[in-house]
Amino acid sequence: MSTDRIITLHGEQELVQRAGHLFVASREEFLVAATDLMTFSAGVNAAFREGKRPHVVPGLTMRKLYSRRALADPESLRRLRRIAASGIEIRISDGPIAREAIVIDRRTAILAGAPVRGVHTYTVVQAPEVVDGVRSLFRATWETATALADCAAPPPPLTEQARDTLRALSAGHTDETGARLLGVSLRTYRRRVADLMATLGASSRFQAGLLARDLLREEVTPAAPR
Amino acid sequence: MSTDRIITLHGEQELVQRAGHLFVASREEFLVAATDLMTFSAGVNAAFREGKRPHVVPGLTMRKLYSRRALADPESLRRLRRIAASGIEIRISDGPIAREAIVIDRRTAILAGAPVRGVHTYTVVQAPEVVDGVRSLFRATWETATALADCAAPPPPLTEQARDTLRALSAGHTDETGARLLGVSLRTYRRRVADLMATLGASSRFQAGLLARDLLREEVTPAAPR
DNA sequence: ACCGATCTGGCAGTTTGCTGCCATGAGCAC
DNA sequence: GTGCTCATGGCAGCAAACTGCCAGATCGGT
Repeated sequence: MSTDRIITLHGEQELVQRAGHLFVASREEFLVAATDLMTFSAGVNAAFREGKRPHVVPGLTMRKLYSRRALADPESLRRLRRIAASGIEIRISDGPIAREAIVIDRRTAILAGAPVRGVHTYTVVQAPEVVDGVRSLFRATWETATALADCAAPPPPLTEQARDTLRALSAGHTDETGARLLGVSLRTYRRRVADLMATLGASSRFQAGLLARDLLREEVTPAAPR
Repeated sequence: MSTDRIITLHGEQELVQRAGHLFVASREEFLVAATDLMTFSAGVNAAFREGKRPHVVPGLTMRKLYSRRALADPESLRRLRRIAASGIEIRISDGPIAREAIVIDRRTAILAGAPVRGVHTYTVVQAPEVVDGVRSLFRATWETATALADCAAPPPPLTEQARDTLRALSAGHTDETGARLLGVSLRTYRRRVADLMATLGASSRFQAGLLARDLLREEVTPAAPR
């Protein structure tokens, strides 16, 4: 194995700067396996936040695999839901994540390295036998993992008020019209919209629509066991 | 059959005024069978538009069954998609709709009557044998019908630009942030958002999020034949 | 090269959405 | 009865979103 095909990056910023272009260039497959949303995954988050992330192209498979630690708290779950609603497939593995990694287009693997002086390291490998091994491990774990929708606790049922609000929003009405239809003042309607968005964990109305759609779908067709 | 259990309503306004409360009170099941989105269904639309429609409660089944005529033009399809995205199950029957009707809570059937002097009539029936018959017919046709997502022509694939826009919106960013991430001006970003919304057929960002979620879902898991 | 179509970006005016503030009323417990 | 909590509605200030307009840049065809 040629050593010039292995690079070690120190810290998230170096990851972003030296591997971010790989993220952007990804066209077939972008896989992430991480224990939770914070540690290894923080490197991916940092890159994404700076716009270094795959274009959403037809044919690109984007999958994220986490351990149950990712469901540890409500905010993490809300984040996972937001990620899922934006079109990324998410599964949760019952066991630990044996190898935290990012696999890009079947050609590059970025592995979690040992922290050096408290700084995360990332090992970038392009040796086919390593990449294939990591990818196979991902696939095997993926196949036994459970879709997020099937293993996360269902969100608390919406109140009737929230549902009426959801319905008015779903119809594409302005707030003024929605308020009138529900027979409340504009201020009250907007207060309820804000409450619904907080419940959904959304920071924009578009995102709220994405999340709400998942919710509606779960009610019409409750999740079946995998 | 007692005649006082049959009422004939003339025109949509009378439907709204004298049967609208039944729509609102519906708690278990609200079924509509119509040939297309315009003729018989126009009465339901009018009631809904005036706020006379079922509350969105858990346990309420809302289903709409149409013939293929409902897919006749792109705008009808866009409307169907909006309806579906708001949580109503929609199926398309290959055959004609034998009996255009609304069935409410298994107790009331509203049937399409013959037009009188060009005015739609609606026959409201609460005789159990009639209601059961209409409902059975609905169910039988529903079982052989195809889910909207499975029979409508898939929407044209989004351009890469539209996808990037979708992704920024999905992340819940403000327009300013979205524009920066995509490397375009705010004006251009907003122009693209407006284009995406036109493509989706949405009149608000929330609604666009609902519709976009269906789109994303169709790409990750393409429709299987029923 | 020129020309036309299209896209971009800056700016401005407008509409819609967001939220704090405050007064009021309703409901509930004591 | 009183006091507290919570929800509502009106208002105001602000942010975010919407879109027209116009000038300039870009692209493709001849």
